[in-house]
Amino acid sequence: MKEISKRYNPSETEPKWLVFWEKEGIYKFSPKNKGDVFSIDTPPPTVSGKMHIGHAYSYTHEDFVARYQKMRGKNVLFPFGTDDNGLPTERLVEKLKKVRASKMKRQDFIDLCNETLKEITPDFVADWKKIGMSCDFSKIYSTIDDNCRRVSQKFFIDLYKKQKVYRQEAPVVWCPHCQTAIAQAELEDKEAETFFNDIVFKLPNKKNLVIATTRPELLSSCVAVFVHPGDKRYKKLIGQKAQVPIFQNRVEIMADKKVDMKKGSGAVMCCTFGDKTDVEWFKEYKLPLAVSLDKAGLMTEKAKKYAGLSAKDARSKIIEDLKKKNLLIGQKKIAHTLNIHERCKTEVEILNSEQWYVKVLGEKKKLIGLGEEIKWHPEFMRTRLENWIKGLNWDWCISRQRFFGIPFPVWYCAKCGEVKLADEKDLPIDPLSAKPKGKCEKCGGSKFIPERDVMDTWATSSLSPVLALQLFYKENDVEKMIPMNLRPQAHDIISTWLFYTVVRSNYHFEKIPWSEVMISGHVLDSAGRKMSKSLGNTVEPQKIIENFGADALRFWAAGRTLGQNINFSEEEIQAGKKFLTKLWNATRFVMMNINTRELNNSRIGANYKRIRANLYPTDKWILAELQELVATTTKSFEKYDYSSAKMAMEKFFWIKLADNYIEIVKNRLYDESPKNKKGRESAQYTLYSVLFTLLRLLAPFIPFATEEIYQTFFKSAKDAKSIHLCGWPEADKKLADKKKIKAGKILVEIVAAMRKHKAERGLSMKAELEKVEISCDAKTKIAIQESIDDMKAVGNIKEIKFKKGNKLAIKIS
RNA sequence: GGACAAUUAGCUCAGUUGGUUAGAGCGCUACAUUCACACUGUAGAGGUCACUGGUUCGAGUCCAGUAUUGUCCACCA
Repeated sequence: MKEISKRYNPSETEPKWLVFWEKEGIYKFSPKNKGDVFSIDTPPPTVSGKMHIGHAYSYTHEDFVARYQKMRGKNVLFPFGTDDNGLPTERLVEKLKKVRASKMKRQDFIDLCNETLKEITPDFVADWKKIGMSCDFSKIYSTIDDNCRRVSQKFFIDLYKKQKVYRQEAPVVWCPHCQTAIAQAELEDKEAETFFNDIVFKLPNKKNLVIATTRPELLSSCVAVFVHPGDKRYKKLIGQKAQVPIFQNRVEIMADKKVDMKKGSGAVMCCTFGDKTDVEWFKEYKLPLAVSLDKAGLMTEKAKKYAGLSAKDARSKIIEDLKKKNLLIGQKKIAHTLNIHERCKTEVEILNSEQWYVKVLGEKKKLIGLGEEIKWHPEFMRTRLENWIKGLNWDWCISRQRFFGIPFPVWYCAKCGEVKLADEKDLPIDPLSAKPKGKCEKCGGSKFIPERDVMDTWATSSLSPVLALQLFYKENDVEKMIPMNLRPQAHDIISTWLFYTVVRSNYHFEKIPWSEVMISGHVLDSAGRKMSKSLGNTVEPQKIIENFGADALRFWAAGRTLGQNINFSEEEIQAGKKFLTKLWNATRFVMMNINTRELNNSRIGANYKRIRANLYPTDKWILAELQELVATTTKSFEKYDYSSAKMAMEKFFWIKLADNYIEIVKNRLYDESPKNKKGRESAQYTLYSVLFTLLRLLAPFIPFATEEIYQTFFKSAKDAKSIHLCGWPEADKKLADKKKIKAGKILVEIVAAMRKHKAERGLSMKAELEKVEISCDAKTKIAIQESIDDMKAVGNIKEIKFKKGNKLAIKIS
């Protein structure tokens, strides 16, 4: 026989119920299950070895919604997948296996990536199970698996056929460290100090033209000098040629309004390419291309004697040489912001290269409109998407000069360069090992060159609705299921994952991908700073679960309104654990008094006959409060406002139920005399049904503890096999009673007054009171007189007297 | 420079459409108690709701402006 512990022990119960849920298939999804489908486009986490606290925060929010909808009777599609291709995975494998992809054979590296993923993915996914995610883990997608490769390639071909994707040689943002093109969304800012150098260009009349630049190493790719058309200093020079120092070539002086007259000397060199403005001028004025940096960030032959140097070394060397020739006439220290690659923190360059792009610039208006069709939680997050779209400068570059990713299903005709697409039947394919069928459709050539580039990881994860739906639906049925109901995610990837998914859905299906989105905030440290390894302020959710349990972690995560960041606080998690213990003990107490059986009976409440008794007025009060709780929490959940649902439940349970109602009816529960039979039965029925209702309301937040309590105390052979299959409580209109709630309030006020009286005098709470005099109006008197016996009992009061009065007043002697 | 958000008790935060005395948790102080729970109970101290104006019978809540903080974007010659 098992003793029922005074403490709730999560480390014992949580693993037990994880196994149970999986074995019983509690969260299994099938399109044939009962209920309307509620589909969630779960974010596939990037495989990184371990789940971090930010994941735990954001994913539990999704799980609250999924569990709530399931209890409401919806057929919840809550899939799971991992994002494990592209640069992030390459970098992880390089780190774990201490290799450099660029120094290995392509296929060897790809094999190593696949092997490593096989090793680490199971443990990684286990972390998601441990926090209590109610996903159907029986089918999981991985963005590098065969089906995802096939889907990704298929939809690439769809884009190509719809002329929404194109290949072009053009300036593109380039990471010299990763040696690949990257997208605008992958940039980060970095503050840096540098010098503004005043450099002399000679004019034909031997006079000096001073230009100011932070990047003298790009002198060799200077193709023009620009001045403002209204700048009186330079007006006469427009159209003339200036001589580039050191390299001696002559470039035209041109006028453009983009030049800031006040900045530097008011004359600026245009290098192909130093920055975005250079690119714009290059295009607008059809300037020549002069490449002085290569793909690894080293100077090219164009830089003559500086060739082979890194950009940084070339800069100092050129400055030195300019000084010697007296062509550097000033240096000013300035702070400015550089763009760096978010994955490796390297300063990016702009290079001319051939890349695949998805068209977005021409679709801005349409995309903003789609953003408006989606319902956002919280509303203000929509503005972030809108601002991002408005500020876009480049089409979406999806090709990466990397190895571990999904290949483009494309060859090029060796003769004419025409694109040759793979046959849809043959997908997934790798053009490096497969051969295309047939001849070039343009020139009839039969020799083809395979595309070596792979797609960016977002090019696949932006298809997540399709990838998720395909786990459970036939390919032809997928489109019918779009829009999905909900996309939950954190706010940092609105400009990537959210945006790209909208782009793809627009092109492939001409509709929004989901009808609603729910955006979570971030976890900061206890001082409100970002968590980072370098600050040493990170928190491991695995340790929190070990020490406090997943339920306590989830309860903490429910405590902040949607979209807000949360500061990590161990005290708050502790508070969650206290709540579980309190809930456990309250149930233990109730069950002890419901059934005369010994407490070592492991299913004590299961024998309780659930017959509605004739309810006492005090009992009607707490039941009325409960109906209100059901109504408000339901409303909150419908708005994804789980934090106010949590607060309402906490307040109800701790203050109304435990501190007041239970204390008030204790005496009725203890008294087993025949005279009290009805009073006892009424209290028993009330407590049983209040707790069972509350348990179901709490189940989305604390799925383990509620399951343990349900299985230990409530479940009989006839009942559902899990609390999570018990359904969401409905508010009972017959029990909702505003008058009783008002009376209850006064009841609590009277109890508080008595407690205060005793506390002030240092008396025991059990101390006897001679007389309590209540002044109130006639209506109030009727309302509270009903509960007079309960009142007397809880306060140990000999006599209660009523007096007429307009305002409620309590006199104690 | 632009957009968005935040500013309420010592700390972390709630506060629905304007409506009596602004709430909770943690922390603090005093007391109680082994009768579900010390991971407890009761009581107490603690607030000019960032600031300045305005609308209103009435503003933490609505409007305008200011300040501070955070996030994203722009700037990068």
